[in-house]
Amino acid sequence: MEKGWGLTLGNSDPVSSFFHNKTNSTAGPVFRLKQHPDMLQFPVSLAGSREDLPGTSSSSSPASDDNRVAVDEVDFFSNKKHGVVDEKKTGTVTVKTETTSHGGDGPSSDHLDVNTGLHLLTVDGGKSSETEDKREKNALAELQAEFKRVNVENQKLRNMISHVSNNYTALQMHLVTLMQQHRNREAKSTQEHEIQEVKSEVKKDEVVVPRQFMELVPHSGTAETDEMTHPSSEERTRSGSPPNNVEVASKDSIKGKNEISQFNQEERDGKRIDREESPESDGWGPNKAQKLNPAKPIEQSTEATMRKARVSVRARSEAPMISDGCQWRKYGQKMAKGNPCPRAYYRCTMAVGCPVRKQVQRCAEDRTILITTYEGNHNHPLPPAAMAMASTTSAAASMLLSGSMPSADGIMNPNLLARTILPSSSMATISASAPFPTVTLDLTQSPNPLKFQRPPPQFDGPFPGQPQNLASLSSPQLPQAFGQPPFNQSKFSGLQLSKDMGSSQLGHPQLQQPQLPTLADKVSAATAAITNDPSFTAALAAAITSIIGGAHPNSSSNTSNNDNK
DNA sequence: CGGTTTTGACCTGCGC
DNA sequence: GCGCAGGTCAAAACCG
Repeated sequence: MEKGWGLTLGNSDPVSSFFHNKTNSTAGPVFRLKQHPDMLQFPVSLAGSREDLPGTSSSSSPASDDNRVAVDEVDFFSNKKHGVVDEKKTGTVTVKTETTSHGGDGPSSDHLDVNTGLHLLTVDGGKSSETEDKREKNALAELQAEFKRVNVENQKLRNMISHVSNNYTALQMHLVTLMQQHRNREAKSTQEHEIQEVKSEVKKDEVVVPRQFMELVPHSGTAETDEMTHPSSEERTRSGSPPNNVEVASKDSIKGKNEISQFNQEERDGKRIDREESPESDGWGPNKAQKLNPAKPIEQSTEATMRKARVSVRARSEAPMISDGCQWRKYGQKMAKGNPCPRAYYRCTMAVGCPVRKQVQRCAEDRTILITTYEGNHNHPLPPAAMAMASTTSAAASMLLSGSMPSADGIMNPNLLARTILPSSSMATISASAPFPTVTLDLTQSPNPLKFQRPPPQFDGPFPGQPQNLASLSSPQLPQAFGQPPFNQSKFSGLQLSKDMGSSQLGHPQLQQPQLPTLADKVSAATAAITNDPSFTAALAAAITSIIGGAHPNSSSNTSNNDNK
């Protein structure tokens, strides 16, 4: 899991590259690091580094030092004798010790560096090449350990950030929705009834919406609202706002949070969930998983909830099934009424308990159109190829869950959704009439790749400025957050192929060919473009700030969850 | 031999 | 309560 994240995350790259440099040319880079400890100084990293780094923490840590040293140098052991003492001291102090050691033992002095390397080496750096080398090596070992720590911390932070971003997005959507509904309600009520009645209705509506929202953002500390919203349990289930599920999708990483937050929802869901859950430990997992894994009610319920949100992708493809970078196992086929083409049911087999399922069916009207419907979030890392699609799908689902539900009646701001999900010309529509809230992405219309760069400023809602933020946030977050572990990604198998690739990819279900600009690629481009959106950056910064501040209960919960993992 | 696909039966929800 | 449709299960067949 973590690996996946690392890859996904932007940080990882710089880190890795940085690391490589060190290894290649030990001396130069290493010293730099020491000189500029700030680079690594995230609060997190510091804490982590100390814990892990034997030298820094304990004066008597010869053993720990040995471990590190082992990587490159045998000599260290002998040398370290002295070093131990120095290590206790801070970087500045160490410098002094080093000099002393030089006088006494000569070569041995170098070893002390293990700890000192972090801060002091810079001072002494120039004196002896041998010492420097050793120091560098030690420093490398330390840096590596630190990097690991930092990476772990980064992952945690990212998870938190993603979660916060999702919550933020959901909130914005809800706000917009509420505003709209509010207006609509007032207008209607005015016409139909007296002013008083109208007011009461408005209140009701408000209550309902927030509730959904709350569900969506259970962790976000919106609990207060939650209480208020509870009144109508029926609407929740009905409207199918199992909200977050999709967002949570990023589940893998975020799983814990979702589980907790969604726990309540699950209880509401009722029969269907029970049925699935009771037999299955993981809920949606394949039979094997079900049998093997004893039930964890929370997780199950969460997944079940998640299932409800669906993302349907319409794409032209000659192939029987679109490859989306995931592995699927067909578990059923059924003739659907009104469609001569059978509907196939697939489960994700990339992970044992992966709850993601998809349905594949050809459009009765136009059999060249392949309709792929994704349900649930992946609980495992996805291949890069699948990420783009997954993130897009997740965004669509999150939008659906967070914003569309309130107006269960019909389509809500399709334009917004379309822009959010696919900045390209693709059509995105929401269907609340279906048993489960469903977002349909119509990729049968040739998208304009060029349009990806940025969604137009226009917005249907009351707040012209915000929607974009939402849009920008929604898609990017998912990819980051989920890197994989989270869950969501799976949703999109279908997008990619459309015309060009369809048949060719069949043979290689998992691999997506970078050669042709597939929809997935386009989606990726769109995601990248969105990420660049200043509003998104600002939101992200705010989220990070809040997280670092440690204010949010949510963040804390997230962190804890991550830690557990 | 293990994994996947096929396919009929079963279960559930919904509308009448 | 009944029938229909959607969705899932699971044994058998198939494939590499």
